[in-house]
Order: sequence, then structure tokens, then C-alpha cells
Amino acid sequence: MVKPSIPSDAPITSVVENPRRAQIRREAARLFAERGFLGVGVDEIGRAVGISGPGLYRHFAGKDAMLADLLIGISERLLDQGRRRVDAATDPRAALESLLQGHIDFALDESALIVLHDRELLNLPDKERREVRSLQRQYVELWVGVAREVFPGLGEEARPAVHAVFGLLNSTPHSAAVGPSGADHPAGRAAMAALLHRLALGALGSAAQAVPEQ
Amino acid sequence: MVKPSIPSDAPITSVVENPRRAQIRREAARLFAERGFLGVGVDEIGRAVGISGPGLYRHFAGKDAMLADLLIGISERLLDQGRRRVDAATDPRAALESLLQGHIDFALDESALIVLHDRELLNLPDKERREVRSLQRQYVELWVGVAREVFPGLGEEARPAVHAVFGLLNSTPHSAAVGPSGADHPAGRAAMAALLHRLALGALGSAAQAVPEQ
DNA sequence: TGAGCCTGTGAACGATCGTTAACTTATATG
DNA sequence: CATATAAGTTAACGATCGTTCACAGGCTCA
Repeated sequence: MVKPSIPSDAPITSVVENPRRAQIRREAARLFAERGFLGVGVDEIGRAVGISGPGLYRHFAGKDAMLADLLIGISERLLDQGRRRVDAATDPRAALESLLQGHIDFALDESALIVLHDRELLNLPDKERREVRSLQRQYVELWVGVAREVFPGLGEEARPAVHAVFGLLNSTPHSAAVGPSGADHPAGRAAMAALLHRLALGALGSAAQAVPEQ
Repeated sequence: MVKPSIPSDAPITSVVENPRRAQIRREAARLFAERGFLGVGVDEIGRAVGISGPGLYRHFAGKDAMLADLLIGISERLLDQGRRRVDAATDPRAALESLLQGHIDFALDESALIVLHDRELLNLPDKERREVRSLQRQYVELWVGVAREVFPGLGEEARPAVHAVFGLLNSTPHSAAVGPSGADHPAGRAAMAALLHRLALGALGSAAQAVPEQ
């Protein structure tokens, strides 16, 4: 007996990942990022992976399930790697640097997912949206804790400052690249990563400056 | 004879603005920001302004025309006020401060339009999308010129840095507010504006620092 | 008063979309 | 070899959506 493949369950639970599922994920992410979740039909996603529209239902429970899979996946990956990086760091400053590098790598290498991550949340069913929001909140709190250690001057402003830094880092997809051949080119990518690193650190440092009484 | 009101033309050309059009614009912006352009039906927009769905076609040529009106309007307002501020400034530093204040006011007071501004561009017809892109590019170049004057250390990185600062400033809608009662409260608003101001200046200043040879 | 818009209505249209159903083929298992 | 399942296909469904149409009341102006 072969193991069943009811698409309703087993989103990421299977130990060895179905290559077709991965392919659908990749193409769906690209299409959703290009034209929006509601702007892409299932027939088009199917065509992108070489099958018909209804054929997708052998791998996902529905179109919503594809989006949920993408958004939950990226939120989990961000939080997991963030926690691992903070745990591995020897001091708060190193933790912040590592968080920055991890997030920048994400923004540069998986720009489609970064776009979806804060643009398509409203197209999720309630249950999945709550789950993604919870993961995002934990990720923000991870950053806020580290930022407060590195910049003791940060008070109530830590959380909105971290949000703003996310906006800065996630702006990469909309941004023109720096360097010789764009963000895809190795040199351009490295220059963009270094620039984002400096921008974010500079912003957080300035946020920590004391502000006169109002 | 009363002046004709064919909705196909005369989007903003009339000297005195039709109050119904303004009402539709306001509610459509709110709904589009909440659930996305494709996630809102014309019947719902009509209900929000107290008329029926097809009744909207007496004021706009179609749903696309509503979005185009909103996006072109905000792009023009940003560019116009930016140019006026730069012209009125006595030195580059004052110009940058004024640009910052203007953009921050926009982000805080018209968060719905800011959201649409970089989320719904892909839902515009080609002609209008090109127009908005052109206005956005001119606005970016205005900032890039001022930023380069204030921070002579900025080279090629000026443009992506400005893009990143826009991402930072425009993140306000997704962000938790700072201060006693949220971004709507006067004190919370002022604190948020001051924080965004410091964050943006800090980021640009750090971008201008020389980076070691790679 | 009467003619002509302006602004609204409800009904109906064609198109598109997500999803389901019925069926086919290939593969791996007992 | 027989059989169950995985993974496709096409056709068809119900719903929704943007838009158009025919019509009606109210306001302005000659």
C-alpha cells in the first residue's frame, strides 16, 4: 500500500517533499507576487507547472490553501532562523547583526515571498491569517528584545522602530538595485545587502537617541 | 444649459469638485486599502456611499477609473508638494527636512492612499500605470537630488537608499503606533512623526558613510 | 408650463472564476 | 496477474463580478 495523498492534510508534514508541490509553490509565489492573489487564476498556475487547472487539486486543497502554505511557510522560516541566530550569538550586538543578515538574505533571495508576506495577508481565511499574524508577532518581539539590548535608549519606540526597519528591508523588491548589474548579479547583490545593513543599523541607532520633552 | 458630466472625461478637470465624487473616492480608497482592489465589488462601494452599484457609473467611467483617479491623484499631490517644499527651502538640509515632514504627514494622515500607492499599481491599465510610474520616478529623483546635496558621500547608493527610506516611512499603516493612544491620537501622532523623522535621517546618514573596499 | 439634463434604480448580460465530478492512464503492490 | 492508487484529463456547475440598458423622478432654465 502506498501512502495516501489526500491534499486536505499533509501540507508540509511529509518527510520527503513532493517535488510537484514544490514546483507549484514556486510558480504560484511568482504569479501571486506579479499580479496579486485574486489576479491569478488556477488555470494559469496549472499552465505554469505544465498541468491543467483542476489538476492542482491533487496537490492542494484549493487556491486558498496554496496561499496559506506560502505565507505560513515563510513566517515559520523567518521565525525559526531568527531564533536560531539569536541563540547562536555571543552578545546582543552579534545577535542584531545576524538577524539583519538573515532578513536581508531573505529579502534579496526570496523577494516574491517577501512581497506576498505583507500584501496578501487579507486574502487568507481567518484561521490561517491568525496563525501567520501570531508568527509575525513573535518574530517582531524577537527583534524588539534584541534591539532593546543593543540600544538601551529605546523605550516604547522599539516596536514601531522595528516595524519601520522591516518596511525598509522589505522595500527591496520595489527598489532599483545598486551596483553593476542589478540585485541578481553577485556584486550588485553584495552592495545592496551592505547598503541595507547600514541603513537599518543607522535607523535603529538614531531611534535610540533621546528626544527632548514635549 | 447645465454643464455636461460625461463620466468618461473630466476626472479632476472641473474647477469645483463634485462632492459625490469626493465621497466615492474616500470610501473606495478605504475599501481598496482594507481588502484590495479586486476584493471589493462595485455594489459594495455603492453601498458605502448610499447608492447602488451601477449608480457609480454616473460619476466614474468604471472601477478601473476609480483606482486610476486615486493613484494618479496621490502621485501628483506628492510630487507637487515635494517640488513646492524644495523650492521654498533655503538650503539642502532644510529641503530634506521639509520633504521628510511632508511625506510623513502623508503617511500618517492618508494611510489608505499610501497603502494603495504601492500595492495596487499592478491593477491599473497600462496607460495609467505608466503615468503613475512616471510621477513616482520624478518624486524619487527629487529626493535623490536633495539627498545627494545633504550627504555628498552618497553615490550610486542614493536611489536605492531613497527607495528604502520610502519603505520605512510607508510602513506606518502596518505598524503599531507609539505613544499613549495610537497614531490617531494627537500625542501618539506627534511621537510617531518624530520617530519616523529620526529613523529616516539616521538611515540616510548611515548610507552616506564610506564603505571599505570589497 | 414644458423640455432637457442629472442622478438614481432594478434587471439582465456575458465573462470569469474556483471547485467538483466522471473518467483515463500508468505505476506499484500483494 | 489483479487491483488499488496516484495523478492527470475534460466538461460542467454555481456564484460572482463589471458593465450596460431601459426607465423614472427631480431640478433648472427658456
